[in-house]
Amino acid sequence: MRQDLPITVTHEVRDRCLCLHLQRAARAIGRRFDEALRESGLSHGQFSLLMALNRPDPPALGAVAQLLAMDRTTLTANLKPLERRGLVQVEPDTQDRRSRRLRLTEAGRDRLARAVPAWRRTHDAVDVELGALSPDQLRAGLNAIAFGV
Amino acid sequence: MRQDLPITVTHEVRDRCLCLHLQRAARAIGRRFDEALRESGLSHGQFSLLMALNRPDPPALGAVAQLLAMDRTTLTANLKPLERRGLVQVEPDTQDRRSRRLRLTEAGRDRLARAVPAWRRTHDAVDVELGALSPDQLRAGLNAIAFGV
DNA sequence: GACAATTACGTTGATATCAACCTATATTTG
DNA sequence: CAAATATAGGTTGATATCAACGTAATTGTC
Repeated sequence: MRQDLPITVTHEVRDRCLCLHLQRAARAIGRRFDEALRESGLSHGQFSLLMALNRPDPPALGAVAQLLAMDRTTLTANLKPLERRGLVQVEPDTQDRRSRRLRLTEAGRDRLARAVPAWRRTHDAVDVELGALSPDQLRAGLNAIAFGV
Repeated sequence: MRQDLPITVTHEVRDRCLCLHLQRAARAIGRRFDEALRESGLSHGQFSLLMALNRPDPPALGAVAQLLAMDRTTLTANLKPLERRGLVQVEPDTQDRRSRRLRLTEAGRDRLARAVPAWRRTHDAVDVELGALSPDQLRAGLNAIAFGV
């Protein structure tokens, strides 16, 4: 049987679908940060990933994937270019031989530190543009979606 | 000169970066809708794209890219699988020979209509989970980011 | 009407994303 | 301790994303 599709449903999706609105906003802000970070030679995703590795003890791959709400295999793929450029080093875990530790190299930390001013500048500008819309509330909603409540 | 990177900056990014929070939420909700729509043979992106084409007059490629806040070349790529499966038809514009019109085929409309219940079910569940966080406010913020105010 | 600027779109190359399927190692259970 | 189960991660294949560069058609200017 052929299905009907009222235009009202299309309008409902266009106006209300959180998935659509999220993907759209994610694309737009991603492009914006990519542009701002380009002078530092990092994409927005690489910036976030390297930043997640800036801690005393190198975290395991799975933990980082969870932190970024990202598929493990996506993270594996994302590490490739960063390893090749010497910004990240993947090391075996001596305690658990299944596990892999992700270490931010000195070159990685250096590159990351140099990117911070552009990140801050861009982030401040976005905050101003959002104005009364309260970035805090927005973040709360986004985290609820990313991690479930 | 070697750059320093205080852990406080890392915490600031982790807790406040809207770009990171958006990408993360977009990944999570995308996976969720992908799973719900799988029985319909559509991804969340394909669902949104086909829905954007459900209108009397087939829109031009550029207009759709703008509506989705997506690079034109990304849209071109996304159309390929849908064309191959006969869900979308790309037609030349008789008025402007540079332009291309994107037409939802009957098969496309049919497939889209059959996917709507899963979309609605999932969307309702997400709304409930967000609870007091007000999807309306959330959407307003997302649109501000996607389209600039 | 010629020519410059703009607009609409495509192709290529690099990276990002995930599901499905696989291996190796650790943990639990009997 | 042996077998079953769970965990950590990799590989492959398909799609998604965008910048850089290029082409063709339209519009604006003189």
